[in-house]
Amino acid sequence: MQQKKADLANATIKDVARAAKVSIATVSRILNGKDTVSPPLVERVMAAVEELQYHPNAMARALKVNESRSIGLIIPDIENPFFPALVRGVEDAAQMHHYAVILCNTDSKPEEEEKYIRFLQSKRVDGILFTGGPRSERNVELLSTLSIPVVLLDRRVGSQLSAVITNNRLGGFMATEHLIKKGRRRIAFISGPAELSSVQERRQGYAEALEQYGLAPDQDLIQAGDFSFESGYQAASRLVASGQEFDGVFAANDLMAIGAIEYLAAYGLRVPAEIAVTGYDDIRMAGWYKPSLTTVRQPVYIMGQSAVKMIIDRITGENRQYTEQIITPELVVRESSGGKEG
Amino acid sequence: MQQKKADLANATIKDVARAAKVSIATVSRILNGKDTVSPPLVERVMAAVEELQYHPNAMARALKVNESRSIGLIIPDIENPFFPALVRGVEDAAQMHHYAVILCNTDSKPEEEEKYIRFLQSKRVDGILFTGGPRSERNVELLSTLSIPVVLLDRRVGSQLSAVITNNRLGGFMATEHLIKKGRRRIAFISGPAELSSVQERRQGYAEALEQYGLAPDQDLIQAGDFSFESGYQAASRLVASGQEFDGVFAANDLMAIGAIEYLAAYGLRVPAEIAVTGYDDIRMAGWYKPSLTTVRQPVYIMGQSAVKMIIDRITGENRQYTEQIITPELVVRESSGGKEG
DNA sequence: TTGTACGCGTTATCAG
DNA sequence: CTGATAACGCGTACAA
Repeated sequence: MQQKKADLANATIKDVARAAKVSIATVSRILNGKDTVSPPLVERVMAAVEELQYHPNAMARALKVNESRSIGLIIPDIENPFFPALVRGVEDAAQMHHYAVILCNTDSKPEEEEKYIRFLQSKRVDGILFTGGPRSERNVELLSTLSIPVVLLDRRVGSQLSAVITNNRLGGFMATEHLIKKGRRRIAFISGPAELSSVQERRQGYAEALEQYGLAPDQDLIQAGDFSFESGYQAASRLVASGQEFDGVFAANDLMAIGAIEYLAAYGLRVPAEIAVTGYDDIRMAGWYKPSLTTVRQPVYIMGQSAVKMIIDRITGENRQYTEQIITPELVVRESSGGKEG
Repeated sequence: MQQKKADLANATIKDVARAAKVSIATVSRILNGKDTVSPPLVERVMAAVEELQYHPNAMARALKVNESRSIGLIIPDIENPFFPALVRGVEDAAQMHHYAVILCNTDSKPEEEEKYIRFLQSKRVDGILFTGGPRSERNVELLSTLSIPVVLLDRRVGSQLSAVITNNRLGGFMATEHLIKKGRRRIAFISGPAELSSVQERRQGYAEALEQYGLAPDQDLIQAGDFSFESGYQAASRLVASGQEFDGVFAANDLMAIGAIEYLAAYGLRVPAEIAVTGYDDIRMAGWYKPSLTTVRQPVYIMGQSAVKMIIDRITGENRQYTEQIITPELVVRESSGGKEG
């Protein structure tokens, strides 16, 4: 009853060795292509592997060579339309290098972030890709104390951790400048969580554009949101309720832009005729929404890919230094800013 | 140089034992709360754990107890808006039980599916959640030969594998019946990949509704799509080009419904005035699209959760039998079918 | 070229 | 209640 466990359980290297009448060292060598082995033995071993449906136990290998061939991917929420493409970029690149990716959703809660970091540490992942929420400084610090490669995604946080980000200042500038060139003079900004570097930089670009074109900044035209559809809707309602005149809105992401447009439409203001709107991200829905959304496209899939390349370079030791990759965003002009008809 | 590796590398149970001046067995017992240990020892050990920032090596544990505490999640594409909520449901439930989820995107390619199955097998995941593409029978067979728990998601495939699905026949019936009740008589069906059980069942529900209300089925009103926006657009164009009269369209998913509406609008046909449209899934965009989409909601998040519960029951041996959980979908009436105004 | 034997970090069995 | 110690499956010096 103890022998011949063949069928159900997974075959081990020992089973293969026995079946091929060689030592386990030989099997290992053949499978890993290390030393050279005589053809006849290779043949016997390969036959046994096939026969027993042998698949090396990655856990055992991981323990031995001290690399799990897996990376952790921590994000706020896969249901946020910004992330699927990012995740896909990460997963594709990881799989190409035979790494598994462990997905973690934190809802931007610091406690969840920390929990996942510990979890991944226990799992001994070879690297962590981290997109933190607005209050993640402590966790970024925590990450930097770990002896494990980390790449920050879409966030720059004061530290010596590598990062893949887009040029948000430029993006904010382009969106605002576009509105100005469309003849808008009173441009509101619907912000995201103010703690995020990406948001700060977009706002900075917004301010720079106003200044460069001689437009007066106005604190009352800036409303905070949290990247959700709802918050965009609310921000627009506050803007309207405040009694401020405005003819343009730059929202820090597409979801809020859509939320804002929904409110404006419900209120009876026509977009873009009366109010021109631009978003940020270029999520898939942006092209299908009515009016289609003028926005700043971030090459999200590529960001995911790059982050993986970067972290694998760190893991394999090909580049141990701090690196920051800055990707350039692109303005996509559609209807919501009056772009297509104007 | 060989001692005191404390700082950089991860501390091991041995380090803790040494620091606390106890045996590793004692450390293990305390950490796992197995036997009872005297308070003073507990204290010393806990102090050492804290001091050394000890986190158990999950790989070693996995090797020993033969459970990796991870499950594989194989889906076609996280960028398809149907999946994020599903994935989120899976991830949340998995994390609650301390399982990691390894995400795999196959683009519905059988080769990719197989590659990932092998990959996960090597990783010795404790279970696999599988949503296959149209040509996945062979891979489902492969899965059933593995000695690892599997739960099929959103697909029923002739086999003895457990599954979590929705009642697609009912969903198809509800969507079609709704159109009929709205006064439509010539209702087209834009199908998904015909090999999928979900698609066959939706089509069956569509046919049953027609029959029950005494409407004649018409092969020419059925067009195949592949669940993509593009294919919905194309299907609508073929429908129009065929010269067939039709006043309603039931699309097998929301993306195709939106694609179809886009074509109809471009062609000059008004939705819902001239043609009423219903989709399927109730993706997030369905509520924001103009016209907002009447559709059949699938409780996707819950499906993901259920699948995890099911597979954990299998893993822990609480339920080794074949189980099929059928979730009931729900009709959501919005503008695209004329529901809101009429 | 091939085989023997040790150790990776755990858990669990068996003595004491 | 506590401590040696044998596995788990694999890779790799070292020996032959």
